[in-house]
Amino acid sequence: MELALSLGDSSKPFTASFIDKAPSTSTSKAKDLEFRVGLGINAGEGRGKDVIRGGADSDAVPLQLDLLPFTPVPHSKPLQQFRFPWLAETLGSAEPDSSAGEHSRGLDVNRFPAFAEETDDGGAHSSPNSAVSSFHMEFGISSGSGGRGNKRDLEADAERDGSRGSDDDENGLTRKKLRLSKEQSAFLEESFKEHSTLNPKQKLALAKQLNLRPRQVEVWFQNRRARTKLKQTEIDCEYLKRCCETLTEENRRLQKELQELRALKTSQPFYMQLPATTLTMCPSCERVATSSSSAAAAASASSAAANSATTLPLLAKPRVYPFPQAQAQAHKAAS
DNA sequence: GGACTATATTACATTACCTCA
DNA sequence: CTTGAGGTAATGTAATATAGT
Repeated sequence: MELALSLGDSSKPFTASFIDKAPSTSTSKAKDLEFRVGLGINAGEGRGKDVIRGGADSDAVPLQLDLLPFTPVPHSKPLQQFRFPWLAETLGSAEPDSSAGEHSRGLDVNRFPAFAEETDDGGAHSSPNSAVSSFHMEFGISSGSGGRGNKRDLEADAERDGSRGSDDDENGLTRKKLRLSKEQSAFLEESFKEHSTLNPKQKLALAKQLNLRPRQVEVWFQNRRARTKLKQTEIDCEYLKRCCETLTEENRRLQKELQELRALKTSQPFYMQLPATTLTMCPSCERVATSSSSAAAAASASSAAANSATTLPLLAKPRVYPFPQAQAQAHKAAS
């Protein structure tokens, strides 16, 4: 069961819910960004893909979105100055210019300009940055000629075009591997602890906060969920392995005990025909207790007989080995 | 109300890149 | 300098849910 904090109506398309609401929220973030949105919507066609397609249709007003870039962040911006966007919005303490800034490994390619969030809904933009202008131009071409108005396709195009447009990748043939900075990873990690999935608004806010593309945030959460699941699987596997070893050992011990009892039966038939009432089981601890009448005989019996007291409970009541995950889920559901 | 379509989201498998020993 | 392993960002695809017609 996942609890998610939602500040917007996630059921509505992002282009309508977020952009329309952004100015009305009157947060400093929205004002500082100063983005202007123009949506071209064909009459009678309300679907997102038609809107996103923008300049493809000659009679439609191209989607236009201008957003001033973020104010550069000082190199040594500490992590603690990051704010969870969805929390900051409600508190009004958002740092609109918060970003990862320079990365510990000095990979500027990670720094996607402030328009990043607009690529999520296929918006075009302009920026003095080289990567930005490159992206802008190529995006116009691809969205106009591709015929794929799909939001995800456009986003993917934007990703690829954005990579190609980076200064570090001039041939455009290689896939750029962007290493997230420690600060970005830590912030994403903290965010993941809050909730392992993001609604579109949270994703956009996080992307803006960390100066990443929304797609990057989305991918990071996908991979993070996969890692979590993999780790849990490993834990469960290890637990099962231990259970298996325990049961194997117990089985071996019981087999040995059975052999000894059989041997005892053949050597001392009279002793083994003692009435069953000489053995009693404690209802609370489920241990076998020997009665006074059989105490002397039990003392002379092999040590295997004593072991039976501890192994009987297993036979009487099968053990259940729930996964730690199942326990955690049960505990979570109960709480 | 059911069928169909479009879109969005997610899990999952895989690839590609980067770092380091 | 080369190489292989491990980590992880990114990609592709199928399944599923939801909304609109």
